[in-house]
Amino acid sequence: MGFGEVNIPYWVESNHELRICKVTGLRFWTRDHTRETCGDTSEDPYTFIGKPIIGGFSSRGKELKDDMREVFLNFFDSKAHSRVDPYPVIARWRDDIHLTIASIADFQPHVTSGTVPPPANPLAISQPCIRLTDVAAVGRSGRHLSTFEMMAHHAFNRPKEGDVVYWIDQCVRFCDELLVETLGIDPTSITYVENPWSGGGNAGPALEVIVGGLELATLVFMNLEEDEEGNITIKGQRYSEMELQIIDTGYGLERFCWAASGTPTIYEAIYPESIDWLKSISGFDSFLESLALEVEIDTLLGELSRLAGILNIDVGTDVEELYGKLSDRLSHSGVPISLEDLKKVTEPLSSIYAIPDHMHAICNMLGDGLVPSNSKAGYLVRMLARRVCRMKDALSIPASLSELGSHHINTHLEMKNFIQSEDGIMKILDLEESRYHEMLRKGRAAVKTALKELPKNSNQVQDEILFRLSEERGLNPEMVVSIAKELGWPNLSVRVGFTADMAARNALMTKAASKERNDRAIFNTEGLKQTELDFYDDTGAIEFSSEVLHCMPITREMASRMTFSGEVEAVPSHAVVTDRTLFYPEGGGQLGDQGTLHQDGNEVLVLDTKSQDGVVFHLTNSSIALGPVKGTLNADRRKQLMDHHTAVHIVGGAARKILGPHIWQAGSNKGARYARLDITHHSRLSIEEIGAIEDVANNVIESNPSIKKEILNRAEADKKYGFDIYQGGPPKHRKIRIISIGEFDVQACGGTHHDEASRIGDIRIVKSSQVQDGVERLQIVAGETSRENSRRQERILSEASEILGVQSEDLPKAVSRFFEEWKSQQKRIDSLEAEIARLRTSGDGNGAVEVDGVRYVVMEVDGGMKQMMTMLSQLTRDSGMPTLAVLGTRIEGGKLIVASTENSIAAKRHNAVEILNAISGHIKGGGGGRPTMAQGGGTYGEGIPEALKAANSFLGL
RNA sequence: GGGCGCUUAGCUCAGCUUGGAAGAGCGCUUGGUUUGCAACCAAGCGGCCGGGGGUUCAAAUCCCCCAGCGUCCA
Repeated sequence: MGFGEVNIPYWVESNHELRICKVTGLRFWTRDHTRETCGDTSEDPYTFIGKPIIGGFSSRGKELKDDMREVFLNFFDSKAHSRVDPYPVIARWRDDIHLTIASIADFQPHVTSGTVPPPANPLAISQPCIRLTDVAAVGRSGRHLSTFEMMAHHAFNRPKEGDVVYWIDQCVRFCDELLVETLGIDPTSITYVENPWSGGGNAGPALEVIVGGLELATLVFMNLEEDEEGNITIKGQRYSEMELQIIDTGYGLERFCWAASGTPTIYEAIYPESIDWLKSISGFDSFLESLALEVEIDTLLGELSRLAGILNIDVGTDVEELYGKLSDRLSHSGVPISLEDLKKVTEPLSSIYAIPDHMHAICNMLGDGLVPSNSKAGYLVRMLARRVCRMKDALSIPASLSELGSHHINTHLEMKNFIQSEDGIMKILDLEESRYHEMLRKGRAAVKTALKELPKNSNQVQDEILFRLSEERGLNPEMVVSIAKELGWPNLSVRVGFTADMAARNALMTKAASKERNDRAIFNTEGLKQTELDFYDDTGAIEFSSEVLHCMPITREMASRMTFSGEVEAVPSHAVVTDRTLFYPEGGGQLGDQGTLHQDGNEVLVLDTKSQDGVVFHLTNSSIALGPVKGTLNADRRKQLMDHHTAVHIVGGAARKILGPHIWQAGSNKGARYARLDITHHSRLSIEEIGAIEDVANNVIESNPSIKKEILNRAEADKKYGFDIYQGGPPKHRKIRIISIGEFDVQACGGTHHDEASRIGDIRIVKSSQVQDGVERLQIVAGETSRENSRRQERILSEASEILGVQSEDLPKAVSRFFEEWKSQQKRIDSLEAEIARLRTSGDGNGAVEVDGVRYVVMEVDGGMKQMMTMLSQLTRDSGMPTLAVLGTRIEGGKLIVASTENSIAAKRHNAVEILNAISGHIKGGGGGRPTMAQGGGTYGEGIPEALKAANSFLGL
């Protein structure tokens, strides 16, 4: 039997027959013994438009989704599956993806790798998912969604241990029973297509479940993993059977709803109220009437949806090209419509369809507490928000982004599933919309500048200009063209194929960037025993006895791959591994401990501590012998690190209390001098907000809650505390250490913490800065560093006020007075110098000589460059008196200027650059400029008289 | 995480490619003209060209670092 072939008893029992698809060549199972195609090919049009293949559902929209979801989950309730609540759409428990893209993503990698047991087995779930790879097709294809719910039943089997819940045969029986018995689908219309799945290091057989031309579900049987020694070979890659074999299914809730309603597009099945509303406020229906089309709009849409489903719409797809194809196909199918009219109808319509979909994704993401940003997941929600803004502007929809959001939440969502408040979501949407408009406003100026050189009658722009405007200003080519039309380039259009080229260019850049990464291990830990970590038991202990097991030199190459914080004073020479240790290795943002290791007669400094694969490496300044050793921590430093670490937890909790539930830790760093906490927030923090956070934090310390540390396994921890505990990043171990500061804050954390909050003393937030859009960095000092910080501030103030001779309260006033005075005196000096220049250059005292109608002025002046310039303009700006001036000053190594009156005989007769070059040698310098104005300087100011003499003789005076 | 861009007058922005006298529009002040809703004419005021270093005789302009802001991709 070949890989991916599914031969199960159920096929025979239920009268399924194996056939080969004449289009795709794939194997498929069907009860229809005349069927020739597998169901999902260009020859399989949708059969359910206008005549639903799932009966008994009269509702639409949210109600239909709720009903359909309940039918699915009820069915699996009855089949002994446990219902599991959906996970957030932001995949915070993973560091490889930002968004939850499938139900199985909830269990990756911890459950699927076998380290953590599943929350239930078997289980059923309906998981909201977001996928943005096909976002360009949403609204156009009739079936693409950026956000959907994946209904699923999962089972986790360990066949080698005799622990099997169910496998392929039972899985297919469940699926078939659900479709035929529960949903009443005609059994002969169902096909099960064998299309084995492989990717991400795993593989297994899979069945696509297709009804009426629509893929309703996929059943994946993941049982193989990549293994060089494996005995199964697929496409040249060797695989072996996995310990844990997983039933991974996916049933598209929205597709079931579509099949049950038979609407022309999937959007009308799930967002009917929004579509009606948008059509009405954008005036779409009256616009449609004004077109006076010959075809029925629903017929057109059904046909369009049928065709669009077959055409492949990708990210880089060119809209123009697509329209051409569509128009052709439509006339073949007996729906004649001009390309022009087709565009006029589908362009606004595709936006009306896409807006509710995008709003659904946006609200779900924001509801999960995501903050829009210019990177990571925050960028994805911003991108969607901007797409909506663009579409709604194009449609002239008279509603704000937040109004769209409010309508969507009321119609399609339930706030109870959200962390973020409705007010919070509205505020963020308003902010995003104003940022979008700001971008557009700035974009206008950018377009104007970029197109300055382009003739007004051009119809094309250079690709490079469009690339740059898109990347630097966020203006996509269509926006550039529409702005350009307003600014006076009426014929401009985007080159056909440009969009595809841009996508290809981005793909290339991404590929190049992804090649760079390689996080190789630094130490060779093979054969090394994991170190006993004693620092958790008694956080006050500072001395310990142990045994040196290894001492290895740190090569230059190893050192270059390690990163040391600024608190590590020298590059360590040796790495020492002991049996057990009190030294905390750098991790979770907390820097490594420092201290000493001593044996009789020998003491070495521990400059830093790091760990790898559970082995702790004390990085020392010299070698140490194997055998017994005593270690002593730098206790002050450790106390400070603990102050800072506990303080960071408290400040994080305080920020969430003051600013809202979207506050999430985006990173942190705890050193001995200060700590940093990066939090997600949509706006810059005001002084008042920082003060309020600081107050809450200090009140917590004052109330002195005890700090509880407990070890839970992953499933327990998830269940008891939810995902909010993973502030420090996705958990990597089976066991989770939980730090609870009273009732105030709970986090998973491996750092060292006080047992009582009051040990910290006090907390000050000394600085806030923006790390990236949507992420604020708080610089925190606690305990001793807090006091030190105050002392330093006071010292700076007193030094500054001493210099000015004022009280420190009066500093701002005094400084601004001094600054104002300095400015006005600068002005006064400038005008006095100008006056001097006027005096020197007027009258006869300037040694001017007139030859053949040209006045020659060659003289040395006392001022600087600026003053010379002023004199020069006095001398050469008067076109009634053609002048050639050569001025020199001895300051700054000597400066020379040669200039003539523009457009005069003086300019015709002499070249300023030539004269300058002839004389600048006398001050050991050079220079240059234009024929009427040259300046230069040198390093020998005393040569100025010689240089001017040379000028006189050069000019023959 | 990887790029790219911007920061110049109170505001909105040119100038930077190729170094050589700091610019425009709006606003403001004054004067003139005018009984009209973003009026007109003239003159004037207003600049550490984000900060720090470097290259150069000379830097808003070229190079490096820092800060603030924006934007694209994953």
